[in-house]
Amino acid sequence: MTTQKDVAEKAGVTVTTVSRVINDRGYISEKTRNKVYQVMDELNYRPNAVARSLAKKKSNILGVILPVVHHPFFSSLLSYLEEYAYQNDYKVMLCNSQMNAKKEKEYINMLRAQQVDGIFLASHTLDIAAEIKVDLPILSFDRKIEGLPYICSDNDQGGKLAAEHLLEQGAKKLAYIGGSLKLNLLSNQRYYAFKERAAEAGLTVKNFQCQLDSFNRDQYQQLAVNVFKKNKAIDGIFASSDLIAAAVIKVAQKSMINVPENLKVIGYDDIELAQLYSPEITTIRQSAENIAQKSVQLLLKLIAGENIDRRTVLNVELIKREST
Amino acid sequence: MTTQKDVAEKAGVTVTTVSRVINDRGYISEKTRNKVYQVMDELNYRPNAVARSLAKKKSNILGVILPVVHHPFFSSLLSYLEEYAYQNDYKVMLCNSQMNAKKEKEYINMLRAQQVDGIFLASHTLDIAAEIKVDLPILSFDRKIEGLPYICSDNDQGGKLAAEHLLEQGAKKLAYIGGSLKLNLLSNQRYYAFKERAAEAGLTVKNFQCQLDSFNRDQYQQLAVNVFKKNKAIDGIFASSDLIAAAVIKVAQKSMINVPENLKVIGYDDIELAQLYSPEITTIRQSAENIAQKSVQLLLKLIAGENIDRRTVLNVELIKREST
DNA sequence: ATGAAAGCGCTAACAA
DNA sequence: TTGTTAGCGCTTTCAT
Repeated sequence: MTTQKDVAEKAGVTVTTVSRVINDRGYISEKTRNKVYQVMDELNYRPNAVARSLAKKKSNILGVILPVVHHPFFSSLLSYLEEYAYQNDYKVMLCNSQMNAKKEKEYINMLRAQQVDGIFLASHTLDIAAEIKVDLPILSFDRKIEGLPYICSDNDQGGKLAAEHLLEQGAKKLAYIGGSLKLNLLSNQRYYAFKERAAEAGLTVKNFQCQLDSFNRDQYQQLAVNVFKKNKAIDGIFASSDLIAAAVIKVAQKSMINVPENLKVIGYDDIELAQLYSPEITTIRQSAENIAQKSVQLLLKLIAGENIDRRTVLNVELIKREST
Repeated sequence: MTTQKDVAEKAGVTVTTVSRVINDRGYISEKTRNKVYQVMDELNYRPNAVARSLAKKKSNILGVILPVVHHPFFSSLLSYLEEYAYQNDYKVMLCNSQMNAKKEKEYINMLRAQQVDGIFLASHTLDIAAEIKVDLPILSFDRKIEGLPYICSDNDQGGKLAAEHLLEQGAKKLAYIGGSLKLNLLSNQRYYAFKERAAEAGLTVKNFQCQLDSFNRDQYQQLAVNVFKKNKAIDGIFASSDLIAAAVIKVAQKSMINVPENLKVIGYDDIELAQLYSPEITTIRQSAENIAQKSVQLLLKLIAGENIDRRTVLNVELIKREST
């Protein structure tokens, strides 16, 4: 392994000088600088980031904790997080908590040990890992956690838009299908807002929830089957994710219920599947790209010691497609 | 920040002793050990992984370079890579090369600088980053790169199975739709094997390729539109991924072509979408979980200095569903 | 404009 | 069984 010392010796200077040209700090003669660059090139030298982290007490690494990475929305979010991190000279260390509170806590500690400069935390555990008493900048996604700033999409507006759209399309018997409300996520607000808006129009909303260990395709479909078994009259469904919406549509079609003629379905997220599905799925779009960009920006501010709002809410919009 | 020194002082021992109990190395009295544990607890101490990496010249980090992370197959692969890495006390640093050769090279250098112990490389660039002359263990996925061991699913078998299945289902006019063959990926073999098996049955195969910057939903659909515009008679399509298969089915349905009555479609991967789509998509299953598990295992062997086969091929299987 | 030297937090000989 | 000490590769203060 080539070190600064090797470069220094070959260039006939000291490590201090090499360090200076690498970090572009202090005065260095053009001649020396060029010589050092040349030798670094010849030796294919790359500074050891570990040693540098130790000396500078800064790793330039962001930890990202997700409840699940194979979910289209989260993988898209992750992709953008990586992109924006990279643009800002940060690397991403990935943690997949799988909705396990213990694993989540372990991951937080692991990231702390790893000296990451900040953490993006999408916590989906019951036993809220609220004992998060870390001195590290942490940004929480879609969840309020005591003492931490958080970011989320405008779930309230999303629920409202979904209700208004279904009403406009003439739906009378409404249902909501989503993840467990017990998880106390901010996204639960989608349901409450939906229900409230429906109530204003004099309608009630049947509520169906997945079990805790959500994000499971089979479970979505099973749930959809149950919905139709007991409630043949439902003609408007708001699903809390496009994945669930797709499962609903699939099961409806199998039950000879036409979408959108007899049943209107609206999802949430606007993942690629929504446009790929047949019929294309109407949805409430929350932009993973915007969330990621804003999140990285907020984390960098926190890392720089600046203050940020405790709460950041990003817009959503209705994307009308074929399923309503 | 709490350091070993703090723990040592409070426990009335030296850092060596603390290090020993942490690493469970050498002789230590029960009494001392307990005292140290207790103090570590009180101080909420966690060893600094950066310092440890520097001293041990081992980071316990695996680099993962993917061409795209929001693609269902890759995100699933990533999820499992993280899981198996974690089980073996390794962390994952994520890199999203976005099919850009320059970015890919930069990432390799970055990971080297970061002192990762090994790299999982899924390279999808034209200008093959073959100048990969790194002394680090690198496992290549789905691509032969000079000097590197590689892992892939049995693409040859996959193509063969797809052809045989379509033939059995009575298809006569075959087509293949996939990513650009120019990329020189091992997955191209799916096409060659498919074509060969069709030829044995006296059939030719129309070949449609995406442009280089693949993994794009709109492009898939556009391509499918073109296929049907020019070739109304096609009755059997092998798509090189389930995502492409879904796009094909959707466009077919819009063109009033019934799947599977008039057109049989088979995909590849067996991502969740395949079972969620309507009709459910017949596919060649390559297990992301198996690939990830085997990959981590191989990388750990390489890191341990053991020899591994230059070539590791994992089984695929036909999953019959509704689209054929 | 450049160098010497201390220190980041930890591990690992070598001593005792 | 425990301590002393010298690094790991880099940054940074203080000299020169």
